[in-house]
Amino acid sequence: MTRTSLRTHRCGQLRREHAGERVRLGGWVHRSRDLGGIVFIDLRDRDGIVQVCVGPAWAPAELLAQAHALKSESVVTIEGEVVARPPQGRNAELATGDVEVHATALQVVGPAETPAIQVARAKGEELAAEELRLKYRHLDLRRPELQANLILRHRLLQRARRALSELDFLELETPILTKPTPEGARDYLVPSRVHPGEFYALPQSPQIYKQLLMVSGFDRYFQIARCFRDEDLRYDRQPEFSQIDIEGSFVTQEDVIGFVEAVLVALWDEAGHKIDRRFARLTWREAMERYGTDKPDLRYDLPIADWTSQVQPLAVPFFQSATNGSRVRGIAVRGGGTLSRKDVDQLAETAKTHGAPGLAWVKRQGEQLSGSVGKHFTAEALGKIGVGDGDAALMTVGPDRVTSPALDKVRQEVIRRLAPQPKVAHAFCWVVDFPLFEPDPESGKPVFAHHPFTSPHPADVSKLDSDPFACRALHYDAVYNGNELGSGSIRITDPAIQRKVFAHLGLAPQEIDARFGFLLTALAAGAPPHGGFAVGFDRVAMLLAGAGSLRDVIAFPKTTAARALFEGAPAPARPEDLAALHIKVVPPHE
RNA sequence: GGGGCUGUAGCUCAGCUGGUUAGAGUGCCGGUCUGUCACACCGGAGGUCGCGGGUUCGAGCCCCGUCAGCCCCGCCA
Repeated sequence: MTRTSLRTHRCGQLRREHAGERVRLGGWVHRSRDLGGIVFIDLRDRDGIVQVCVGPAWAPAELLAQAHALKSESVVTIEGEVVARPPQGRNAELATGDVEVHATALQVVGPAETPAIQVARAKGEELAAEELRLKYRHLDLRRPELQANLILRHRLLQRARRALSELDFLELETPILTKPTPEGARDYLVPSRVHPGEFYALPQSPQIYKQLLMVSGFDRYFQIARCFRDEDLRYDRQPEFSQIDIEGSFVTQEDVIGFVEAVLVALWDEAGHKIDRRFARLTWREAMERYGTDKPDLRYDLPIADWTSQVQPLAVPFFQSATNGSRVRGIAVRGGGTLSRKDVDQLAETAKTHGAPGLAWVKRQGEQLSGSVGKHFTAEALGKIGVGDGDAALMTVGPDRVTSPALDKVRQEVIRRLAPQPKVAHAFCWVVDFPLFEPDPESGKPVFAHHPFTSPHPADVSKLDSDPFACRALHYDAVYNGNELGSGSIRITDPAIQRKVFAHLGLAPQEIDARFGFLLTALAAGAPPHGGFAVGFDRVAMLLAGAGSLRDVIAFPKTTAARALFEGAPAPARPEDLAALHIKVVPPHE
């Protein structure tokens, strides 16, 4: 299978059963050990490393001289015999460690200059700085770890395609040069040469196109879709990324959830994890109440509880602000007695940086109570809130919009510090019944929490104008170990409701027609009920590869400033190119 | 847009309270070596202390600015 005109095997394929065979190999000089009269070369390719040995018993003098002069990372082809190593000479750390190749010919087909960063690393040796790894990406990608990540990524892609094809989904492609979208993320714009002053946008997602495909009757669509968003980046956010984009017709939320579960189970299986198909289910409201976040990590208990009524009689000054709209909420930490004073101070700092007024805490050791509010508590009061011997209570006060995110972060930090045994290794869940609107951070006015094609919950349509914050959306997220894997919704198919939603966004009627006329026309042309989902594929690959950032599962990623360090993008355009595009650059001013 | 951390030899790092000639490991170059697998041993070269300005008798170290990378907040329908 891997045989070519220039080689018979990959280096990493050779095993005991190949002993006695004459082989030709091609690979990179990972490392070499020159003992004078005999030279050992670790030859590497994508399958692994094999030891090539150049010794006087089988290699002529000029071959030894050649081996002596080899530079690391050069590409060589060799010819020789696979030989079983003597028992004491085996290397248990190499998959090929039972054999070595006695080379009788060697050719440097791709000489390498001394590499800027090392590919072969000794145990415990640090990686080069990420800046250099990105600059010399062709070298960094030679590292077995990154090769393994990208190979896994390939397998996951193939598996997703197979799983969806088996569910009768069609892989259909949609344009990369599209139309700017209002709201949402900033678009990447592409100027039109033939239409001066006009621009395409790169898609933030193929959302509208996949809906049009449903209107056209394709019934089940998927695509491994490249998406582009011009926003600030994080370790898990790249400006261009891939989604497993899915849409189906004549479906309810339950159908879509079924499709996505099938895909996720297949992907985890591909990575060697057998997971249970019945994912937990919780409403957005439950998630916020118990975990303070819409992407809870259900590997651990440690729920957030409302202790307002239990704590009120204790007259704790810190909780005095627990009045209208505010609640005292906290976490009973089993075994929290082992948290040091420093731990607790840092947890309080975490709470503060996420908006809470601070963190009140009590530790219980037998009848002994300690902590910032320890003197106000009794063992009995602690018992009521589930804090036993050796436990601790961490709590804060305020409106939910303050306490939820703060306690979410505190909970995560407690988990990190105490490192409790997880209940399960893979905790999937569905978060459903998201609100349709969320308050605008500045004005407090209701703004759409999702994209404007998300259908309101049928039971809540009557409250659209009277009580918008009580309206639920037919929107659902898939969550895994505290990570959002993706989200989806049932779409609006009634053009009148769709128009109303656009109007809610503040779009004037003529603007609606200019921007979304094609969608509204399509919805009025006979639209089946439809809905779908998008899985953040890069993030899935990162989690399954155990990688620390998206950059380690993308061959050519951007930096957090959206630069490509290897080829140097973006870069100034030539004046004649700008002229052809009818563009004039105005330098930024202070 | 805001905050934090980092930037010293090709690479990874040390460099004390501001004080003589800026060090180590590794890589690289040369040499010895026939069973190594992070080979070993001997010798050598290698520095715009990110960049610019300032304070000081004197700055790798202090101050201001700036660039780059990473992390966080905002942002990401």
